[in-house]
Amino acid sequence: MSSGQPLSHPVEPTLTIAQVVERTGLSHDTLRYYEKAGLIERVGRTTGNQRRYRAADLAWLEFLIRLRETGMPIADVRRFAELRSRGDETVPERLAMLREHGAGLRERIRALRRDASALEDKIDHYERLLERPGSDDLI
Amino acid sequence: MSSGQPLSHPVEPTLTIAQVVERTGLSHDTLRYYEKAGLIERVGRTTGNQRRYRAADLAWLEFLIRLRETGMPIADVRRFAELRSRGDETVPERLAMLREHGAGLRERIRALRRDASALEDKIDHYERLLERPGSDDLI
DNA sequence: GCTTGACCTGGAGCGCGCTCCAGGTTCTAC
DNA sequence: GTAGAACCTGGAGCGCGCTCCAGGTCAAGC
Repeated sequence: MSSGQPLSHPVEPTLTIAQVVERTGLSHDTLRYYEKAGLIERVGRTTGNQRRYRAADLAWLEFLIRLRETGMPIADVRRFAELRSRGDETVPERLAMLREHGAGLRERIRALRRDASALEDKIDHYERLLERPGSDDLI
Repeated sequence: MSSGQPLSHPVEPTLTIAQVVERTGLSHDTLRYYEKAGLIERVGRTTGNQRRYRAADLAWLEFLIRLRETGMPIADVRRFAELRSRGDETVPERLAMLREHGAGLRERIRALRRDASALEDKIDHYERLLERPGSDDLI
């Protein structure tokens, strides 16, 4: 129920896919899809070919989820993952990607806040309309 | 090039679809799609069956765009549009929709800000890695 | 009157990001 | 050793939100 076959000689605790599903909120299918799509390196297997996720896999997964949740497209995440797997000489390029993504994200947040306050105004408008109806019905 | 045939007796200025494209940033196809999909009531036509958008159409379009940009699905926008077309007795329901949408939006903004600052941390990490390389490579 | 560009319609197609399926293997508990 | 749950694979399917296309009609300038 807990760890399964170790993959390397000094026993490192690993997680089954079900446990990763539980921890990340991703589905089995999404996890397999991410692997197939190259967002995750091929994760280690037991002798019976079942996935065993290591702590490093989890850490990357969690970062990847953040990238996705902030709107980075699959293709870009894959690019980032490829850079990562090529080692330290790709750090500058990865940094550039993150900076660009961060800038876009901050911009989106600003836009959302503007929209949110416009929405509040509309809500206020509706509330006034409810209190004294029939006054105007612009929207 | 400017206004086209009026639709009602006291001449109200109207916009061609090209002018609406320019003002809203939506494409011709998207505008027609929104109409087909019921997000916009059938807009007035010239005798030659060409669309002419009135100020009220524009105002609704701009609000609709805000709803879409803040992530409201097409189906919900259609629902809202239907309520709108049923008149003032649907104001409470519309208000409820907007309040719920606003709450979700604020929650999303909060999450994005958390993610954005986690992203900054990761960027800092990469910057340190660039300054004194080889120290660690967790992500 | 003719040309050219803007506009119309219905319907097919597409990119994204999963999600589901069939058919098989493996693991766990008894 | 066996039942049942968990896992595997390749590939098809799907929901969303457009976007494109074919085959026309309409409008404005010369």
